[in-house]
Amino acid sequence: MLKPPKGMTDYLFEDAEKLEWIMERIRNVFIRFGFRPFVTPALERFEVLSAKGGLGEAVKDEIYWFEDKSGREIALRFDHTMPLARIAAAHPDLKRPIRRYCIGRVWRYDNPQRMRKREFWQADVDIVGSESVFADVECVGAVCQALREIGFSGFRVRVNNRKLIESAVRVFTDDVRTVFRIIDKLDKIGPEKVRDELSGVCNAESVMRLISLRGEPEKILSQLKGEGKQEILEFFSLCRRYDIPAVLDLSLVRGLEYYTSLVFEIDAGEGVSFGGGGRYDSLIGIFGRPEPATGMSIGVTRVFEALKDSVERRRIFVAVTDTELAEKAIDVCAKLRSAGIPCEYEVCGRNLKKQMEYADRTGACTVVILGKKELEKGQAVVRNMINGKESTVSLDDLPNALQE
RNA sequence: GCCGAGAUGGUGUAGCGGUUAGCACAAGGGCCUGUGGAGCCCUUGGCUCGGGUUCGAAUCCCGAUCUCGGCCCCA
Repeated sequence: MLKPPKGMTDYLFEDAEKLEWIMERIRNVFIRFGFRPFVTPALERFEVLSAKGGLGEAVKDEIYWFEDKSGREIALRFDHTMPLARIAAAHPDLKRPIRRYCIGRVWRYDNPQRMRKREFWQADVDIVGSESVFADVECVGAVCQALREIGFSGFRVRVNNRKLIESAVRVFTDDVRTVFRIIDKLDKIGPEKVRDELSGVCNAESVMRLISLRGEPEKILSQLKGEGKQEILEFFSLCRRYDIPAVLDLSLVRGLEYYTSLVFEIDAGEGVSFGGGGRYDSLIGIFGRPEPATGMSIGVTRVFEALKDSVERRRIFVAVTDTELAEKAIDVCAKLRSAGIPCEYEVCGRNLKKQMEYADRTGACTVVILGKKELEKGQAVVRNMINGKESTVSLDDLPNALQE
């Protein structure tokens, strides 16, 4: 009754502050990379969402959808890429390339489990209208920089090209889809089980040898035939300029129908992915004139789970020694607020001891105490709640004294 | 959609057929009408929900819901 719906979470105070801090950081980096925001509806027409990858009615099992009161089929967006594709097709007037970011909630009707919720946040960057690898590396570079500024450094960007792996696998079997689905599980179930499953479909040893190639891209690619090698090499040559920790990984597949060329995944270690993306040159054509596009997305909720420490907030509590001074506290708060300092005062009329306890429990770093004696001299007591030290400061200097 | 393990105040737990359902922390108040994180005292608040077995169910059985893990799927 009092719980949120299945697979959804309330984020209170510290958690919400952490979540918002993460999104602020990401947004800040995206803006610095010259991306601009789209804000799109949480709801889309079902036909728009089902168009993706030709999944059709099957996506109904995996997303939230319903009929509205007029019998229209409506669904909650499950990523930010479909709305982008819709908009790109609807607005041929928008100057290309479209560089847009979008940070917001998405919903999927999955069964919740580890690292998997029904409502979560994604932070996307996309570039529509460029077929160049520069567009891919720009998106990946922005995402890597955002993760670094949140405080992560141990991640790797796994890189593959669907064209390459597809033509390489096609040598052994026509059933590329099944083979992709199996090798995509490599991280999860390990090489032995992948080999077992592959042996029912094709020459398992050959495919295993293919996907376990590691090392310098030039060396690996020189052993392979097929399309898509050039994009990979160009991508790796540009990575250094962005400080992208890229590794070529032929076992990375990501999605079955959706991506057309380069694909990426942020590998945070221990099988956890912080996000991914790739090139989807055929998607927008479903809605209108075909045009190339690439994008990358951060799973904000997963980043949140991985970030253990909560974020420090500088908050100030203005206490009064006597309820008669409550109105004076409003004036002091107003002064601090206009100086950009987050603060609050006592709105329950409790005594000083209770005010101090409240300030302590809610994590205020400083308490400004307004007492009659000091106010007569235009002063107030400033108490540092971390070390308990107090000093007397004139009201005019208060914003400066609290600025640090 | 499928499989497994769970569910006791806000949180963490004890109880495992008959208890006034215990404890700790948190929350509200007091000892203390100019000082928090210590102490003492008081208060509020609980057996996830529905059925069944039984004289009697938090406890046993069935179902639902939710949580956690796994499968399917992962856009």
